[in-house]
Amino acid sequence: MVYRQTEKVRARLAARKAAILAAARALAAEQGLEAVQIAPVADRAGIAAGTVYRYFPAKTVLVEALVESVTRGEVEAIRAAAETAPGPLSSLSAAILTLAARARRQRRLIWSLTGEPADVETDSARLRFRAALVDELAVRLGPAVTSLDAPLAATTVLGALLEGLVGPLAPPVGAGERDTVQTVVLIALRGLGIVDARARGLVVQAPWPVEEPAPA
Amino acid sequence: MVYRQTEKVRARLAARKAAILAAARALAAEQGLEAVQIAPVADRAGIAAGTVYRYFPAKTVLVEALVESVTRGEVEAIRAAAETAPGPLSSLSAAILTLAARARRQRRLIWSLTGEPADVETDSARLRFRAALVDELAVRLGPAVTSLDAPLAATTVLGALLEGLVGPLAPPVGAGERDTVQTVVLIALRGLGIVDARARGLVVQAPWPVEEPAPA
DNA sequence: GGTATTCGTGAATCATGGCTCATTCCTTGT
DNA sequence: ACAAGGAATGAGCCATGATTCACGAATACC
Repeated sequence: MVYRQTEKVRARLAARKAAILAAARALAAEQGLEAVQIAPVADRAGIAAGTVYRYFPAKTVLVEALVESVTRGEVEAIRAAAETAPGPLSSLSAAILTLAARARRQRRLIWSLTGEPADVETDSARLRFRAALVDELAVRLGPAVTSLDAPLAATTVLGALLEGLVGPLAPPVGAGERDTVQTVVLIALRGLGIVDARARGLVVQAPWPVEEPAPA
Repeated sequence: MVYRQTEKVRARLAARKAAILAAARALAAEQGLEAVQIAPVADRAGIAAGTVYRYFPAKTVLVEALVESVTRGEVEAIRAAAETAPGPLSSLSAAILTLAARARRQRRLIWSLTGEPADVETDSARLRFRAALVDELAVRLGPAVTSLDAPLAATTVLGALLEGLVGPLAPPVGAGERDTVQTVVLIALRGLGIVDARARGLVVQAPWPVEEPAPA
């Protein structure tokens, strides 16, 4: 063998792969999953369309990678928030509030991965995303709320958050942002039987910043 | 002019148009909006593909008609249930319960019109469907719950119902059906601040049948 | 410099699915 | 029975967007 990948090349390839993924993410965040097409992605990453296929064997795989990357980010954020909290109730509140605030902040992206029209190929990846979020919620729900079926309740809450905050009928982002998030989270928590979370200081005074910036 | 449409022909044409719509609806209910394609619809209606275009100028229009038909049915059902109820609270409960039970019963169809992947062309029709449902809920929400922003709360509740009952993560239809609906509705009502609806007889003892059959 | 190997390219190919239209079949009214 | 349309047909046309591939450019090692 006369040719072996050197470190420099390996780094360049990795960077390019990351660039492709970043381009896909940017397009999804700006114009939805629909806009994640090979040509635009390649264009945005500064390469030719065919080159994309040297890094991802099919568009499906690219989208899956994108979804997984977002999933990882959100799940980690939820975990971090929940683990910081002192007890089961505040842990659950933290998880919900974190998800709500982050989803709101990445509205378009999250919507493109959950509610927006998309082709069937990418649907299983999207389903996994939702399932991952439900799982994270359900894990905190179990100890905190024993009177409800945790997976069902978690699914219901996820729907409430997504539709109320990132769906097309959710209020536009802008003034009163904090109130919007607060209202939806309040409905979710009350729905779970956590009454008057606000007065108990579980929500407003939480140490987990509501205005946390979106991840890279 | 030697030819003028006779009543018999007019009736046949109307029947055929209805057949096309029914075929589209059946396909959507069985396999989702994705499966509503000209060829299969025509096939199912027992006509040629080209014939569909004598009744609907474009596929978009066909889908819009389908969505509107479903919308009308659901909205009417909600209205009827809400109007039968004695007061604001029970009216709201009735609206939510009716929507929940019917959505559950037409699970695939409702999901195909709200959550499932679809092409962008048909998206505005789907959005109108959701908006119509939110409107119906918001109308009952206003008088019943003054402490919340009605549209936002209605949107949130719709999300909870859809995700908890008809989404891909909702429990499969089967045994415990009543419990599933009950749980999700309970979460929704509690979220709105209607505490312990069950004990107040607003839900279980309501005169609006939970097991109402799906419309034609 | 020479050569084996990998990388990048983008025009061409393919698949899908909506839509058109020349043709054929039916209705109508005389 | 027949002429004048309307209705139905379905084989192709067309647009979109993913995927391929033959070729030239880079890279690694001698």
